[in-house]
Amino acid sequence: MLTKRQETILQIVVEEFISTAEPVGSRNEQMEALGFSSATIRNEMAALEDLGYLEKTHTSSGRIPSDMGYRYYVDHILKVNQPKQSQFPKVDELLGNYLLGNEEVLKKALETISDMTSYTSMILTPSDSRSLVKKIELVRIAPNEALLMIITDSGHVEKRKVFMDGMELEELTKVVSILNDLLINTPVGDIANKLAYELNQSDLKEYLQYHQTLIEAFLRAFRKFTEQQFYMSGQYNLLYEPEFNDVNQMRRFVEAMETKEIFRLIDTKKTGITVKIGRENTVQFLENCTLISVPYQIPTGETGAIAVVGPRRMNYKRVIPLLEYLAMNMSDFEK
Amino acid sequence: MLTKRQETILQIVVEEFISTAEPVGSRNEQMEALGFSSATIRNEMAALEDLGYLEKTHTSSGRIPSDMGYRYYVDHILKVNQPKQSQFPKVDELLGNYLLGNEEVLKKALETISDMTSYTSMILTPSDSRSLVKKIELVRIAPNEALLMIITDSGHVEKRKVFMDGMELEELTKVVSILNDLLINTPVGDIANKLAYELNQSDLKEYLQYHQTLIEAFLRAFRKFTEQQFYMSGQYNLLYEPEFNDVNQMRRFVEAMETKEIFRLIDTKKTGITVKIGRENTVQFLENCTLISVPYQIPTGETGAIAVVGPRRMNYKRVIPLLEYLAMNMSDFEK
DNA sequence: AATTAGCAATCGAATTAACAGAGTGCTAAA
DNA sequence: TTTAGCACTCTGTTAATTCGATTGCTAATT
Repeated sequence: MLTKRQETILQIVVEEFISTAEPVGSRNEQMEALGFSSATIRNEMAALEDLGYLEKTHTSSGRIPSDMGYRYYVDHILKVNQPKQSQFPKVDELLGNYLLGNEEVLKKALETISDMTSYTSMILTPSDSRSLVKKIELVRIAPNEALLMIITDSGHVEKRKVFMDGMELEELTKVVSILNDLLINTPVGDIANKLAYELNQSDLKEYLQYHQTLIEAFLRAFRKFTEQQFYMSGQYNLLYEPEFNDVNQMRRFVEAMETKEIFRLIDTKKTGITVKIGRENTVQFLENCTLISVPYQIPTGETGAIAVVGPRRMNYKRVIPLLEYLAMNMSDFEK
Repeated sequence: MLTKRQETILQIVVEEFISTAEPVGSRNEQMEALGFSSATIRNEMAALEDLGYLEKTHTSSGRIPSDMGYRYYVDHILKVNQPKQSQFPKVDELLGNYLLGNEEVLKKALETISDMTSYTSMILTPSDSRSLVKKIELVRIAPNEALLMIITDSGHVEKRKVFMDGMELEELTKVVSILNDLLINTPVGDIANKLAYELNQSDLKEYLQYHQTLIEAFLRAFRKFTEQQFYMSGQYNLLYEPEFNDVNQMRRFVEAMETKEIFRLIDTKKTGITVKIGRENTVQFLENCTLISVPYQIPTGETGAIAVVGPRRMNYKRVIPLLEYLAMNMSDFEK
């Protein structure tokens, strides 16, 4: 357990390093302000290093926080004040604005976050698989083509083109009408099973089997509903941080971002805020970064998450409350 | 006008530089293979430099091509063989594959191009404004919400959520039915005008004005059709080229890519292939790059374009035929 | 007239040396 | 327990040196 003084010193090292990106020495201004001599500070810093909270970049450099140091800072020093309502008016404004249609709300929200933090923000949307089918519709769009659409109560629409080689429109319409009767108000996630069942059991069997291609297009469209979407904003804000002053590291990072590898690291189940610092992320391209994520839930019970990636030397004080506030308020609004 | 020998020397400089990224000296292997002494080559190279086709990176370095040198190479040395049918089986396979639904075909095509070239590929889709409205539909998705959808003959669907505060569904349905009668088979691009006209003139005036919010949601959705979409793939392949070995240049480039600035530089009207080399692109972040673009046309007459960005030191011999082939075959397939 | 050999001159890139500056650890005194 | 003092360590920068690649030019050769 750290003494009060050690905590203070750790805090100074972390916060100084966050703001300057330079190792912090025992003669640092904030340290002097504590009222002890630099020698005392030196002793304490050496102790903190032995305990694993601080590191040196070389034998005679100042100290920087280790992953463990940041961890202690986040867990014990940052008193996470319960975010007050309307602490972030920009966010309120954003989430209040339903006019934008949902995908756009999300994108806007991301932009706001990355602007406010100057880090990278991401969202992993909940799967739409618990939404209910509200209508299946077929619209003829050309002499020989029709568009098959599926609409859910969440306002999500998927579509497929269907080519009617030889087949009559009335015929197809009939199939679609059967599908409607069968599937309305079924959760999208259950469709595949329900349909498979019907195709085996019911009187429709003969009839529907006859329309293989249509059914297939249909199922493929359904699969889309269950996919989680992800969006990012300010993807490359991080490149301006001094820890990315190396060409190869930059390449590795950009590459990882482009392949969206990072989304695999976000847990949408674990409730509450998750802070993964440096090597805690297990993947190499994030070893100098911190990933903060917060899950949120939509009325169907499906979960998504918002996340921010920044340098390990991130402004935790600002980012953590912001994310908590967001997650608190996101769950109000349906995807 | 260049002599035959000068052309050959220019060609060697360009192609050597393309493959090694190193300035080419007079003792270069390919040069020696010409059968002249290095002194002769030196004289010719000095002449080519005076004419503006070659440059030195410093007084005693080998030569690299100038923008003008690349230009001459592309215009006069590369004999652009008319691409033969089925020269690129991968592309054939791709464009033949209608199953994927259109947006996905495009994305796949882009991936293929960036894989084949290891540069960045982009597509700017044609506007959908000449497509005809095939149906306007309202689906209730919750007690108090409905989804307004517009479907065109190109298979494009736009949607908006509408909140029915107090309003009855039948009432809305009636409005939608009027809109349908009015607008079916109208090109999306003409909707705004047509509707404005009707709102002023017809008997519907009173009736429709009453439903302001619906009409607005509707018009906003329509505007979406006319927007061109753009997609990119392999955005950051270029970062691995040696010309991007500088952190700041990398940042500038990535930034420019993220803001999609680059799309403003693509002309979808000018027919045939366009090759913009280095400074010909007028924007600074492309001064070391070449942008090649080819427009294509969909049946409605609207035009889009495919483009590739690579280092100025790009493999023109491979990329140009590929793009020409693609554009030739794209116009077959509707957006 | 065209080509070539030969050579001094130029510049970059890599290596080494020298040095100031920032910071530490330790010892001994307060 | 704290502090003053000092030798020591390591970085980063600048300057000097060397090495190699390549050129431009002159004079000789074909």
